[in-house]
Amino acid sequence: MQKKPLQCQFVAALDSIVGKWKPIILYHLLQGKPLRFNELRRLLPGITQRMLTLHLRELEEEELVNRVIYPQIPPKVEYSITEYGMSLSPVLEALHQWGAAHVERKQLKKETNEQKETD
Amino acid sequence: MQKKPLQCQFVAALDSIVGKWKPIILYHLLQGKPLRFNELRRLLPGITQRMLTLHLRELEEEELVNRVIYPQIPPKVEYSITEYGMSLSPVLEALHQWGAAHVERKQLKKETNEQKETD
DNA sequence: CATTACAGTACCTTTTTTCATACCATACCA
DNA sequence: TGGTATGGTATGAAAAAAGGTACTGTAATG
Repeated sequence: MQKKPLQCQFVAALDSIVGKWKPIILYHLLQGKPLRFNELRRLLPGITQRMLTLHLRELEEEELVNRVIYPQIPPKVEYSITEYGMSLSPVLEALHQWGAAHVERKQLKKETNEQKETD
Repeated sequence: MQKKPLQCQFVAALDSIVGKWKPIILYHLLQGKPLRFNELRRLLPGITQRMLTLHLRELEEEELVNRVIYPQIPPKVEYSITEYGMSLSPVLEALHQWGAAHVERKQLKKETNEQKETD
């Protein structure tokens, strides 16, 4: 029992989280407010409809995201974070913070290099 | 100033961390002990030399990992976490913990389903 | 003399992921 | 009557990531 103790946990976690847009989708939904398909699309400039659909389906399958269809015309579909999805909050928060620091660090380094060049 | 506030931070963070093997490599190196190329290889069953080399090079470029060559024969190359790399510790720890819970949850669900089938 | 260990590189193939378009049905608005 | 908004699907192409195999040079081991 308990084989592949380490990497599988990572792999399992990352499979659910990773994808070019998944963390950002989750981050937005973790704000609490359910979002419609096109609302999400506007929040993710550059994403195609196809990619958004695919990623949302995967997140739904992982039970991280709820999908509720309102039988209206024009259609209305709302996506929201599930209770289980909320358990990702600390992970994404940590990631987000580190990302911010990382960007800042890179920026600083770039500026330092530009300084050197003008010397 | 301060455009693309959210997703770029995520993307930047994930670019550094993501890759099929990077988180696991980092996790092992975060244990503190420097590891040789083949030591790492043994810790990552299934990885090819090529993939390990590529990922280590990328991590080195991001300054998350040190690469020290000892001019010996047979060669000895040690990889260790950098100080900057250590700042990833909380992120990976959160990820790792969530991954563990995630795997457990999946396991539980699978068992429940198998129960139903034998009823 | 052949094998193994070390830390890779080179080259090519396969798989996965992403992108770009076009298309669907319906309703509302001008 | 034509355009817009809604939430998608279908299809094929392109790009990115990963994998597979063979090969390098030196030294110690059997």
